[in-house]
Amino acid sequence: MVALRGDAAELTTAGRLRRVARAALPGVVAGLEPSSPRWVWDTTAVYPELLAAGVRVARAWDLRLARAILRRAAGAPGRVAALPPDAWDDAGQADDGALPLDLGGDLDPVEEHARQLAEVADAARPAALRLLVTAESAGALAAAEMRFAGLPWRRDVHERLLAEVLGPRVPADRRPEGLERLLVGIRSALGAPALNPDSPVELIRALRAAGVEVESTRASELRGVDHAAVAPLLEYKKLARLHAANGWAWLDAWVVDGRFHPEYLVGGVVTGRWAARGGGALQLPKQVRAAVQADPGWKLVVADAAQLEPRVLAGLAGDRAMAEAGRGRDLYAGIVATGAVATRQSAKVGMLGALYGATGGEGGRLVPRLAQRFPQALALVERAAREGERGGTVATLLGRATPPVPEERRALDREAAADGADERVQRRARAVARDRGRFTRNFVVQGTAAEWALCWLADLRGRLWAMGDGPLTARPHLVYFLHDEVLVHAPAEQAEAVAEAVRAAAAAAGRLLFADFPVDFPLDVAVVDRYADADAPAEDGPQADGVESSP
DNA sequence: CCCAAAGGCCAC
DNA sequence: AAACGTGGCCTTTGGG
Repeated sequence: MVALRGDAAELTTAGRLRRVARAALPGVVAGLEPSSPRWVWDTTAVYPELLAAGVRVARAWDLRLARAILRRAAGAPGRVAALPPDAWDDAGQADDGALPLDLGGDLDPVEEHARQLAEVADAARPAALRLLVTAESAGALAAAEMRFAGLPWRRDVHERLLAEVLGPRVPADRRPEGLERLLVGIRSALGAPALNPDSPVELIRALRAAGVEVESTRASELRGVDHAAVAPLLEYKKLARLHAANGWAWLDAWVVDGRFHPEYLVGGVVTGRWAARGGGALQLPKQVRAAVQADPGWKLVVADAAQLEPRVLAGLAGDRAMAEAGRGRDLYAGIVATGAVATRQSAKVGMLGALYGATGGEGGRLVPRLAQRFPQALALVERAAREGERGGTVATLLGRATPPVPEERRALDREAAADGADERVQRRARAVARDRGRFTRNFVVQGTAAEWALCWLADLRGRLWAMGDGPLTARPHLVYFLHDEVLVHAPAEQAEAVAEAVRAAAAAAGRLLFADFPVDFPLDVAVVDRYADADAPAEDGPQADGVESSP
């Protein structure tokens, strides 16, 4: 147990409290680590300074993450849920690079830990909940380590890419040449000499004045319009986005010493997925991924789980037919092989439609065909949707539950159910219920997939550490994580062994969650110099076992 | 000046 | 192509 209080750090080991100077903490932790403790702390507050001092730990129990999970975990006795909010409920991340959050005087981490352990022990499924907390805590360690190590980023490559399409760098308040050129074409085609295409209001007005009847200025809608302004406008939008989101200003702000150091928010999404703050770390456009390059003599091992969510659904529902469709091959190809649908694209659109709750369009049309072939899997998401529509909560495999329905929704339901209720209110209540149903439908799958990914990451982290010697960044180490994808930076001679470790970790994650149920979690793995070279094999092409390796 | 909503687009 | 889940973050716009 470690808690920070100003310049001091408090350690409790075997029930005995020790106070040490904060600067001495890394040495003390390093001294205790060989006895394999599970460090009980707020990872975001304590771990960065340990990493900065060269100290890595193996295991943790994150008191804040555990609190958030236990507040609404399925099958928990509810003692944590009943607590009034306190500092353990805070977001836990320093806002602005200021000092890590210290503990107030009254907060007793020993007491909180005991309360959390008791809550887990008395839950309906203690082992599942314990796994959720420890896996997410390991994720927090990995997140801090990835931020510390950073994603290798070639500023020169990124700048060359920007110069090619935007022209030379200009001051922040001016448009680069590449945009100015397109702007001239857009304005003349629309007869709007002062138009600012960055303003949707101005743009839709100019389009309509030029006889283009559109509902919005979205690129997806404009693509269907035949007008001379459309081509330069679509190009402008693309480049303007690159310039605004990942242009020179982004490089200045986020790439330091050849590394991008994003701040991950573990469990930051309601489903348990991670979010990120600053730099748009989880939305790196494919366009700029050429700038992500391994150091000389090193490689990037890029691995992503193939069709993760449908496979997780197969495991959750115990749907042997769906598991079988994905065994040793592309799951969507396997669905086609059953005869349920004709093409891989249909299988994918139909599955995503089932996971998202599509009602119309191609997705909605295909869902019943899948339901016929995979009744158990489809019934599971349908049940989750009905539960949400009723105003109930649902939970993932390991017990992470949805938040309760907001009071506004309950009030709306009451109003709609009253005698002589306004028809508009009733319609609104039904729409809100359907929204909630789509949320709970997706939650069980997205959330359980996030649990699989946490187990994968946690297992892999241990394997990578064991593959080398010395400090974290001298060994194969994680540098990026994106829902169902990881990047490992590794010495070139170890890259193939890392690829094997990544696969072994995926198999281990599958066993942790689904025991001996025969569902596969194959990966697309690429050993590359540049992230951009790791694109998955052509989706409609032949695909043996989802394995790819580039020179 | 700060702040939030709207529209839009990036990722999975 | 679209509209069916989870997010972050950009610019514009309008309010205090």
